[in-house]
Amino acid sequence: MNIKEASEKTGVSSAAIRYYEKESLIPPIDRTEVGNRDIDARIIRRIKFVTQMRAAGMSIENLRRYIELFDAQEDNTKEQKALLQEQLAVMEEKRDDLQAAIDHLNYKLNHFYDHMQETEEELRELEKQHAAKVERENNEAD
Amino acid sequence: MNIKEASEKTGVSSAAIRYYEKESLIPPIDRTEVGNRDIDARIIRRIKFVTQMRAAGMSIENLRRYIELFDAQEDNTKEQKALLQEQLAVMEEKRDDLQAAIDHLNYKLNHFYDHMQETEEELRELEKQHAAKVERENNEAD
DNA sequence: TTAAACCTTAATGTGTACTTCAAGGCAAGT
DNA sequence: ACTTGCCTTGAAGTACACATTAAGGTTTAA
Repeated sequence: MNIKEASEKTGVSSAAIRYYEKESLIPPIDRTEVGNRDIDARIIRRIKFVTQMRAAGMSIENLRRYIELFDAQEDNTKEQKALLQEQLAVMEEKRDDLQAAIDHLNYKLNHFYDHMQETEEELRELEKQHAAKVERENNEAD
Repeated sequence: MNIKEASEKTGVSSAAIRYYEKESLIPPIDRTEVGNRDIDARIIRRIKFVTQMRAAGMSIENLRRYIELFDAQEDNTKEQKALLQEQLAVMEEKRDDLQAAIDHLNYKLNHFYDHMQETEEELRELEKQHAAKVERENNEAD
């Protein structure tokens, strides 16, 4: 499969695929006799994984560190698990931040009748959310 | 309250607060006689709102459009509701993308024993997730 | 009165994650 | 022979969201 087909299959631009290879987010890609990239299912999977993590807000640099560790020959099981769990925690916090913002907008939508954007209700709601977050963080710290 | 105190109270840098004012994400801030910003609770609330939406991945430009519409005198109720709902949809999709990535990493963590990063199981898992997403999108289109 | 610690604006710099451009090669069709 | 359409690399350009710097003003405290 050439790079254009791979691009169509993954929804990632050809330039971005080259960029990912250069940045070692995906392994070195095999070449044909004339030097063109020949992309197989394994590379496609890796591109899709990169896409999914990028969509989740993981930076290129963190993604590279992450992948480097996983691709290394040595048995890094412990560090790998720790890294996975760290990344999971980051993503769960992001998800919760998103959910808080969603809740906020839903609150606005449900209290639309009173031209609400700076009402006391909203203030209390925001502070309630903040207090809840602080409490969650305190619980985590235990 | 001067800009430094506001910065400490919100966790947003002074430069960022000035930037937000310039970009009309927050209303024009009152000045003291000598021209320094004098920030009150209302502005603090607006800064916190901006922070929350930024954390949820909303761009400055969309946030400005959004806020402009809400601050306008005319009764834009319909457009405002539509805008709110649109933004909610975007954020819910983001949240779901994040959840998918979380699921993926959890899957990795749970199947750690077999050096899993490119197994057939993982491939099937990714495709399952993709199929589920496609189905969700089809349902939305109804 | 001089330094410290705030503040102002305007301009310029920075990091990220690509995209686009320039210059060229290869292979097929007309 | 030439256009079309793919590919290559390296360099330069772009958009976003600020951060930093420059040049200056005010207030307080030694």
